[in-house]
Amino acid sequence: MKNKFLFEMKSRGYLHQCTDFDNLERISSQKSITAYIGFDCTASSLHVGSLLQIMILRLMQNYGHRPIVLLGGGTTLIGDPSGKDSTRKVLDKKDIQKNIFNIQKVFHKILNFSNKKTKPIFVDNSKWLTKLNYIEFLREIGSHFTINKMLSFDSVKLRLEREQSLSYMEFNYMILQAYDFYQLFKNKNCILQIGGSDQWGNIVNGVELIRRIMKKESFGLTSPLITLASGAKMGKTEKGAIWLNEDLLSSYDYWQFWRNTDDRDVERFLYFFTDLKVEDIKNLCEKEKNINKLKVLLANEATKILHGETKTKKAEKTAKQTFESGGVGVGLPEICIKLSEIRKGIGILDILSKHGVLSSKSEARRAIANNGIKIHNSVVTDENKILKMSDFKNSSLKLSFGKKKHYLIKLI
RNA sequence: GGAGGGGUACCAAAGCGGUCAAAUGGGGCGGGCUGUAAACCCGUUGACUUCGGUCUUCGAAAGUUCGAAUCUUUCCCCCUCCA
Repeated sequence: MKNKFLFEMKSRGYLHQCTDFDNLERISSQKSITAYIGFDCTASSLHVGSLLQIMILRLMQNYGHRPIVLLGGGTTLIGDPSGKDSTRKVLDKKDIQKNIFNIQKVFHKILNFSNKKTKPIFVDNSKWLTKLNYIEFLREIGSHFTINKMLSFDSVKLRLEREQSLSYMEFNYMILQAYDFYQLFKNKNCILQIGGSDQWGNIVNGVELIRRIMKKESFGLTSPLITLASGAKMGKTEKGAIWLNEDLLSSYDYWQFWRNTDDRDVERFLYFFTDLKVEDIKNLCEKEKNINKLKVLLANEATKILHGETKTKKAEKTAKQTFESGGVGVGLPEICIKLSEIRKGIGILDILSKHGVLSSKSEARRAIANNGIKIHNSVVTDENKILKMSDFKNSSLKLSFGKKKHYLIKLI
C-alpha cells in the first residue's frame, strides 16, 4: 500500500469498512483531503467510546489532512436510533448548546491547532438543519430516498424486528445525516465521512445523496466497534462512563481506567489509543513478559494525549505510592474537613456518605460490614467509629473504600 | 375505532389478600485468591436507625379490607391482532 495515512489506519486497526478504498487511497496520496466525523451532543462530555474517532482525526492531521469536527446540535434534537433499543429523552436546545461548548474543549486538547493547513474546523449542523423548509426539503432531498431502502438499514430493521417503536422523527435521522455530509461536501470540500461501524448505513446514505445530486464521488469509512474482552461496550462501564472532560473524571481516575485494562485488551489498546509507533508496539508486546508494565505504559501514553505530560506523571506517581508502597499518594482525591467538626466528633458513616465516597449511610454500613473500609490501611470494623485527632497523621488521613478507591482527608 | 395481553427494584423475570423490602438470574459493589488482570469462591444489593425497629417502594390516583404488589374503579403508557 502506497498511502502512508491509510496504511497506518489499517495497521492500527482503525479500519473496518470503506465505500471505495482504492479510489480514496489514490486521492489521499495526491493531495490533502478534508474529512469529517460527527459527534452526538447528548451529554456534556464525550467518553472513551468516542476516543477512537478522535484518534483517527489526530492521525489524519499527522499526515497533512484536515479534520472537520461536526457537533450535531441539530441532529441531537432528533436522536440517532442506530444501535439503540429505545428512544432517547429529547434534549432541549439550551442543553445541547451547553454540551457543544463543553465537548469542544476536549478537541482542543487532543487535536493539533498550530498547523494552519490541518487546523480542525468546527461545525454545528443546527446551523443549516434548523433553517430547512419542510416542503422544499422533501422535494430536494427526500425524493432521493426510498422507504424500501430505508427500511432495510440495520438501525431501522433492528428496532422493527425487536418490536420496539421507532418514531417518525428518529426515522428521519439518517436523511439528516446524509444531508450534513452533502452540505459539508458542497461548502467545505469535505470528501470523506468517518464514523463507527454502527454509522455505516448513515454514512452510505450521504455518499449516495452526493452522487445523486452532485454526480460526484465521496467516501465513507468506518472504524470497528470496540468491544472489551469482557464483552462490554467501551466506555460504558456500570460504575459510570469514562468521561474525557476533566471536571467529570479526574486525570488520576482516567489513568486508573487504562491501568485496569483487561490483559487481553492491552495490545489492541496500545495501537488504538497511544502515539507509540506501530513497530515499537509490536516489538514491545513480543519482548515484554510483564503485562503490568505494558498497562502502565498504556496508561501513561493514553493519559498524556488527553491531559498532558505533567498530570500523567503525577497520576503515575500517585498510583505507585498508593498501590506499590501502600503509602499515601499525594495526588489522591481530597476530602476537606473542618477542625471544629472533628472536635465536635464526626462519625465515619457521615464522612463516607457526605463526601461522595458512598451514596448513603446504609451503603457505608454495608461496606464496613464487608470489610471494605480502611483507615491508614487498617480495616474499620466499627460503623460507629468517631474520627479523632489521633487518627490523623500530619493532619491528614488515608481513607480507602475497596482496593482501588483511596481518599485523603485533610483538616482545614 | 374494536378485541385481547401487559406495566414489579439497575435489567430480565416470579409473586396474584397477610409469613413481601418482594423468589430467581444477570449486572453492580465488597471480601478471598492474585498482578490494581481474568477465571473461580463467599458476602451484599431501598432509606433511616439508639440494631429493638421505623419510614418510603411493585405505572398514577381513588376505593374495599383489621391488612393490598396482589381485589374494585378511573386515568396514563406499551405490545399483539382486526379496522
